[in-house]
Amino acid sequence: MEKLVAVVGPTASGKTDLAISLCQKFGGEIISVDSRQAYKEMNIGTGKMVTTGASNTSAPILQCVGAKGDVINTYLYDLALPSERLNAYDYATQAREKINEIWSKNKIPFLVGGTGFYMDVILGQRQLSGVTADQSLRDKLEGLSKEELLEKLRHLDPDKLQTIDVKNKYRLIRAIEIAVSFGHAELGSASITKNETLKRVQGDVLTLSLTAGNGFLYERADRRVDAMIEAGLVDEVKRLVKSYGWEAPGMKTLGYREFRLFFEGAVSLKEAIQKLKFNTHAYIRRQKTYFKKYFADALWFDIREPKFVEEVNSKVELYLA
RNA sequence: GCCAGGGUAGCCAAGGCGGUCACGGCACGCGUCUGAAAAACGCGCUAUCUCAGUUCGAUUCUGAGCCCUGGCA
Repeated sequence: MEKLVAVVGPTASGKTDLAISLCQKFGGEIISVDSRQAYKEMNIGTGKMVTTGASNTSAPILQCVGAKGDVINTYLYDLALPSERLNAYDYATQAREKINEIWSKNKIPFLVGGTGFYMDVILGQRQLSGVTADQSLRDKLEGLSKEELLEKLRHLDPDKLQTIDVKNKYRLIRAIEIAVSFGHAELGSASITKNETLKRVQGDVLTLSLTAGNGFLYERADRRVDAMIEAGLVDEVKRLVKSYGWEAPGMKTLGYREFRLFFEGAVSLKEAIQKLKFNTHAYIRRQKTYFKKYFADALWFDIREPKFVEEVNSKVELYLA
């Protein structure tokens, strides 16, 4: 059976560095599982650690560069423009292709990233409904109040009301979208189609989950934000706003949206940076919650443990033997 | 030193003609998640500067003290 290693963990837990050294050691290549690094031109704020490697083919190969200068082929960066919308299904489909490609080269795919939902879908731990997004329907529903959406859903799929988060507009809209696609609807949007759902990956999966105390992670994340500023994040944001505007899907990203008020003159740069740090903390918390629940079976490591890298190495070695 | 304003949770902050109180926001903590996921959403969070007075009852009224912020010297 083919083997695959997944590395998850919150922002600033050191996933990429760890993955690079593991790939170096065990002959792996990285598949990024990160909904934001998938955006072109968003480099500093999403923390891509890349260079463009030499390639004989037309498409350049992206490579992650580790602390020790190791360079590892990396896939699924730069999939879309900031103006485009990503979705878990398409992402997972492409990831599956890359997994197969890497296997066919007799290498080990390392899925690394902090977007837990995408990781779940790629691994097939979570089944999607098979109903594609219908942007025009969404736009239409967006204009309705939560109460009106609830009322619609009550008509279309009364059972769903039991389990849905009724205060969450996005969820309400999606539930209606699914119900509509199953045919019971005068809303009837013909554009909705269905896809296969992704089954569990055909392979043996080792999942490593990195963690640490909140305070420890916050400090590391804060330092990373400072480094991003140092590296020219503000200019990157300025450039992107000019090309795509604040409403572009990509610009909703942590590390970009926080600068809107600054550019509009409402807050100082210092305040914007502090806000970004706080939002990053909140994001770290959410990620930890997600991984705790949906990756409970993973091999967990506290990155503060002095021997954590050794332990990871021996676990992976054992697994690949 | 004088004048004015003010001290409400870790921070910012609303209010109350005295009723056993206490709006918000941020931070922080916890959680939800089935094609928007760095998104979206939910829950939680030990507060009225000190002392005295008036009163059945003070966070609110009175006095003193301490501290802070402006302005004048």
